[in-house]
This record gives sequence, structure tokens and C-alpha cells, in this order.
Amino acid sequence: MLTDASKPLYEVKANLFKGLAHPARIRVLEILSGAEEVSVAGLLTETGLEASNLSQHLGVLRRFLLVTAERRGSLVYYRLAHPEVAELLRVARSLLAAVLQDNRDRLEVADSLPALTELPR
Amino acid sequence: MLTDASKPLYEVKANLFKGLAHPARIRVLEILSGAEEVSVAGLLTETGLEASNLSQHLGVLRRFLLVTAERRGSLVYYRLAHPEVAELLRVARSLLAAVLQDNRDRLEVADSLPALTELPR
DNA sequence: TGGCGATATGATGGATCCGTCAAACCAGCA
DNA sequence: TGCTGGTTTGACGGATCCATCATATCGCCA
Repeated sequence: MLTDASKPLYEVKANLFKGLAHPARIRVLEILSGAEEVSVAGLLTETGLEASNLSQHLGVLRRFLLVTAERRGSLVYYRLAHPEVAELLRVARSLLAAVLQDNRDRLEVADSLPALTELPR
Repeated sequence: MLTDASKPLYEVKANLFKGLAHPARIRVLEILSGAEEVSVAGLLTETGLEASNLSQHLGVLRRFLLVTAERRGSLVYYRLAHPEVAELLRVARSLLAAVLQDNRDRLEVADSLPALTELPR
């Protein structure tokens, strides 16, 4: 599991990234980064996902201890389990910015990098 | 792909995390975080992986633009493509520390974690 | 109690990822 | 040229992940 201390750190860390490795989950975490808490209903309308699909992803995020859920009335409210999650997303974005920038600077390697061949324009 | 600007940002970001979501790749990136550059031979002995397995993972990291490779003589040297990669790993570690700490505070055993993550009834 | 809206869980087929084996490639050197 | 160590690539079975459908649970209210 994510928090199993018997595993080496790099394995636990890889696990963390695996928990983040899906667009729907990133979407949810970003929405939660911009608000104290959001109900599942709110996430549903903001993401446009199918209810059960969203719930699956929320389950993953819960199991990876990245979010917490609290039921009040008939709604369930989610929030980030730690502010560091938002921080991680910010750093990820700045890394992406660096990669993209760097990439624009040297388009000549395009032929050797499959990733580059799909670049627009 | 990782750098395809036509895709929404959260999808590109999820892709980045997918590139990081494996212990061997985390291991390599951490080794590269502590040195200017390391040859494949060096990575081989430090990680203990099979040559072709390591090469596969290096290929992934290259395709995701997280590392760069340069051949000098008969050896190939790898280095981080951007310092932000190391930064991302640091933030990931601090997030993990927070999760683990928070977890120890709430309950004792790591094995009972699934119960902790269940929804309140 | 029964029904309804909101959310979660279980099962299933299809896609993707992983480790390993075999083969190819590349740079130096005899 | 051919050999050798270092590195990459291609292919394949097995494992894991994903979206969807069907079903279950919870809290509320009539």
C-alpha cells in the first residue's frame, strides 16, 4: 500500500505517482485545490464524468490517502487530505512549463523523439 | 503525448505522473538527482536491474522528456532534463512524509489503513 | 415502512503496462 | 574486417488499469 513502511521509499513514491496518473483524478485534485471542499454532486457537474466512474476515481484517491470524505446529510464532501497535494500539482505544472518551453527551443530533434512528432503547428 | 499542447493541461499532467509511476524510474531519477550525469553502466550497478529492463525504463523517461542521453565513446550518459524533476521528487517526498505522519497520528498499524479510508457510516 | 436521490461497490471485457528473451545496433580495437 | 562490451529495440505472455453496467447502501421524507 501507499503507506507501507516496509517497502523502500522509491517504491512508495512510485505508488504515489501511480495514484495521480489519470486525467480524471488530476482534474478532481485541481478542483479541490481551489476550494475548501466540494461535494460529489459538485465534482460531477464540474468534471462531466459518469457518476460511477467518478466514484471509482474518488475511491482511488481515498485509498491513496490523497483526499478525505465526509458525509453531511445525503451529500458527501471531499477535500484534499494535505495541502502538499496542491503544492505537488503546482510543481508539476512548473516542470511541464519548463519541458514545453525547452521543447519549443529545440525543435530540430523532432525526428528522434516520437513525442515531438505530435506537436501542433 | 506529454508535450501535446492540444490536449487539456490536466491530461498532460496525468501523463507526466504516468511517466513517474514506476519504482525503477523513480530510482533512476533519484540517482540522477544526486549527480551531474551517470552512465548506463553506473545505473546498472546502482539499481541492480537487468540491462534491457533498465533500458526500457530509460526509454520511457526519454520519451517523456524527463532525462537526456548523450553518448561519449562507448558509454551513454544520462542526466535530468530539468532541475524541476528533482524538485518534484522532493515535494513528493514531503507529501509522503505528511501522509505517513498524519497516518501514524490517527492509528497505529499500516495494515488497518483500508478501514481508515472507508466512508463514515 | 417504502421509495427516491446521491454515492459506492462488484464484476467484466478491453486496453495498457511490465519483465524477459532474442536480436540488433554502435563504438572501439585487434 | 570481425570480435566484444555496452546499450537499445521488438515481441510476447502475464499482470494491472480503466469505463461501463448492474447492484447495493445510505439518508431523507412521505
